[in-house]
Amino acid sequence: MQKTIQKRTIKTRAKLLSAAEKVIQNGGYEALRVEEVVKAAGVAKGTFFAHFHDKDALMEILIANKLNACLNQAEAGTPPKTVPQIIAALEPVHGCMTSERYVFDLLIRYSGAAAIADIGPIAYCFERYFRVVMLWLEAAQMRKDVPSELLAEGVQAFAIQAMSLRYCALHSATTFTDRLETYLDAWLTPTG
Amino acid sequence: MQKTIQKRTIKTRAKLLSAAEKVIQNGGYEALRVEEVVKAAGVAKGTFFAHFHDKDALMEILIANKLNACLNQAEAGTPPKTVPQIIAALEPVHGCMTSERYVFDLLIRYSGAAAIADIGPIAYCFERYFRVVMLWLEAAQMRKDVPSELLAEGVQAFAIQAMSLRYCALHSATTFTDRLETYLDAWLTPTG
DNA sequence: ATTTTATATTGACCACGGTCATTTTTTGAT
DNA sequence: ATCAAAAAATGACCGTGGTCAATATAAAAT
Repeated sequence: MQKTIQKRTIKTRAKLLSAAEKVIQNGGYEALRVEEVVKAAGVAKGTFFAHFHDKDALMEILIANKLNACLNQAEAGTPPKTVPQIIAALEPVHGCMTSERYVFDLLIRYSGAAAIADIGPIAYCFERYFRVVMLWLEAAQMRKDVPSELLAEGVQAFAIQAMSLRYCALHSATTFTDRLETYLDAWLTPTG
Repeated sequence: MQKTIQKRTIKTRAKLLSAAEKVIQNGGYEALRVEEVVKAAGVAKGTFFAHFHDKDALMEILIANKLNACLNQAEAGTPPKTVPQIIAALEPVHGCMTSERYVFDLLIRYSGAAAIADIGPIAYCFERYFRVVMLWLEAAQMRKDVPSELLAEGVQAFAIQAMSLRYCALHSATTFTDRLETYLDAWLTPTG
C-alpha cells in the first residue's frame, strides 16, 4: 500500500486553487464555473475532479480560508466583554458569511460534516467560531446558570438566525446588528 | 391587461403535482427528476417550467403542503405548557423537516423569501411555526422579561440548530430531543 | 362561421457539473 | 540506459435542469 504523491500533484492543485481565486475575484463565488477554472489553470476538466471531489469541495476550501482569516482577526483583538463588543468583534466573520447568498447557503449546508466521520473545512470553522465565542463568554460577565458551552452554541444559533432573516422579505425592517443584539441581550444577560 | 386563465391550465398543473407526488412516494424527494415527472404527467418538459419557475419551486409547494399538515396537527392538540410538552407537540413538524437531508437543506434555503417582496410557501410555513409557538408561550409559564415574539424566534433558532447538528459528525453523540430540551430549558425557563 | 388575438404546449437545444477508459508522465528496480 | 508499475492528466461523453422559437389550442371580436 504505497502511495507516493508526485510533486506535480501539489503544483497542479495550487494552479487550480489560484485560478479559482482569480476567477472569483471578478464575478464572485456564485458565478464560478469549473470550465473557467480549468481553462485559467491550463488543465483538463477531469483533472479538476481528480483533485476535488466536486465543485462544492473547492468552494469549501476557498470560503473556509477566508473565514479562518476573519477568525484570526477576531481572536487577535482584545477579548470583548459586552454584547455589543462581541457583536462588533464578530462583525468581520458575519460579514464574510453573508457576503453572498450563495456563500451563506453553502456554509449552512456544510456547517455539519457532509458525511459522518468526515469533517470538512467549513464544519471546522463553525467549531472554531464556537470555541472562540466560548472563551470570550467565560471571561465576560454573563449569566452563569448554564455552562458557557451552551451559551456559545446559543450565540451561534442566534447569529445564524439573524443572518438568515437578512435575506427574508418578512423581516427586512430590522437590521442584522439590531436583531442580533436583541437576541444576545436576552440570551446572555443574567435576569434578575 | 387582461389575463384569462384557461381551464386546461389548472388541469395540467394538477396533473404535474399529482405526478410529482407519485414519483416522490417511491424514491423520496432527492431522487425526483423533472423528466420523470413530466413523463408521468404526460406532458412535455417545457410545460413543467411554464407552470413552475424551477424544480425548487415545485419542491417548495410539495414540502410546504406536508409541513402545513403537520402544523395543523400541532395546532389541533391541546396547547403544551412545559418544555418537554412543547418539544413533543412539535415533533411531527421537526420529523417532517428532517425526513431527508435534501428536504432540510431546501427548507433552510427558502426559510427566508427567495427574493425580496416575494414570500414563498416555505417562508410562510416558518412564519406559521413562529406564530404557533408564540401563542403557546404566551399561555405557558415562561420567562416574562422578554416579549413572547422574541422567545418564539429563539425557539425556532434553537430548533434549527438542533436539527442541523443531527447531520454533524462532531455532535452526533447527543440526540436531537435531548439537545433541544437543553437549549429550551436554558432559553425559556425563568432564572431565579 | 371566420378571423384575430391571447394563452398553452411542445421538443430540440443549451449549460454545466461530473465520469471514466485511455494516454502520458513519473518513479523505482534492474 | 531500459523497462515495468504506479500515479496523474486527458477529453469525449453523459445526466439533468432549464430555455425558447415554433406550433397548437382556446377565447374574443367580426
